[in-house]
Amino acid sequence: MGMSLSLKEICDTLDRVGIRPTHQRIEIMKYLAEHRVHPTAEMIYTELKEAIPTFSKTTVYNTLKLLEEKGVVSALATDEDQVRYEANLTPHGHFKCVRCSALFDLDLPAMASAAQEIEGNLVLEYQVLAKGICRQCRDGRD
Amino acid sequence: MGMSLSLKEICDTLDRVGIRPTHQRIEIMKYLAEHRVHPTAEMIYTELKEAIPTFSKTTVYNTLKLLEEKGVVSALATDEDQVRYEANLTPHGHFKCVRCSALFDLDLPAMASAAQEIEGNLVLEYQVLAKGICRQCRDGRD
DNA sequence: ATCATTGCAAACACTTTGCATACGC
DNA sequence: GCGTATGCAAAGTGTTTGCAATGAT
Repeated sequence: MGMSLSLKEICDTLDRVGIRPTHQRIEIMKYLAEHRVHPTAEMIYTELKEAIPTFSKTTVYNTLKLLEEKGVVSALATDEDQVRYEANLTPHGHFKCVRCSALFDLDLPAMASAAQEIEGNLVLEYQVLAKGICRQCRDGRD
Repeated sequence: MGMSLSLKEICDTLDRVGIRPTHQRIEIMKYLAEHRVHPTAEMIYTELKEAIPTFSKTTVYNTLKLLEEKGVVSALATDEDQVRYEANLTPHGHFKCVRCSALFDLDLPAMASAAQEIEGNLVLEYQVLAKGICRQCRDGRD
């Protein structure tokens, strides 16, 4: 599930933005690269806690915040109460299934070339969230 | 600022969805109609507290939740920690200024006719959030 | 030895809930 | 009077912060 990133690629990415590639940070990056479901901090914590027994939620929050500040991951606000994170930084949209709650990426080719200016305002970034019924739910196996 | 809605229109709206038009509820609706800055619960509370001394935050939250369930207002998730609300239910996008934090509506005519289906998923609703520098901030008076 | 990272515990901020009072039909 | 709305206080939840222990160079 998801495209995996080599350890070297992850370390390079962290090095590039001046973040020391510690064990915890690498594991969080790896998790984000491999699990493209836009996990919450909680999900990351629960999953990695098994592999790293001393792992703490504080570290998850600290690290995600740091990675976001450095522009290596991006935070995604949804209508849920928890923030979701992703390491996919190519321009894309999101689809949220209102039935099964799945949240996945959408190619939005139109968006990449979307207006840089709209009504006189300078656009730096677009966030597109489509909500509806995903293919799986639609195809009956409710 | 904002288009105002007559008391009658507000009562009609509430009646239509089966919500009893109490004083507090009417004031909240009126505030949303008149202040199209997508206020938070806190903002609504602070403003109306002056006019209604016994006004409570619980009522704000209860009412907004009720209004949202009935489809009379919509909640808008942003990257801030507070939820923002609006009574403008016509399809539109949002612009968030990263400099002055203003959040305002955008006409997105393209969006109204946007795909009803994308990659096999049934789209019920689009949320578009453009982030950047708004016209005012751009025009120098930082 | 020094500086950064980790992680526990406590604090925080926003929102929800339990329940008693007050209101409207 | 009876059912709903209100609002206080307390609880809940996601996240941040203070700080001591640990780890890396």
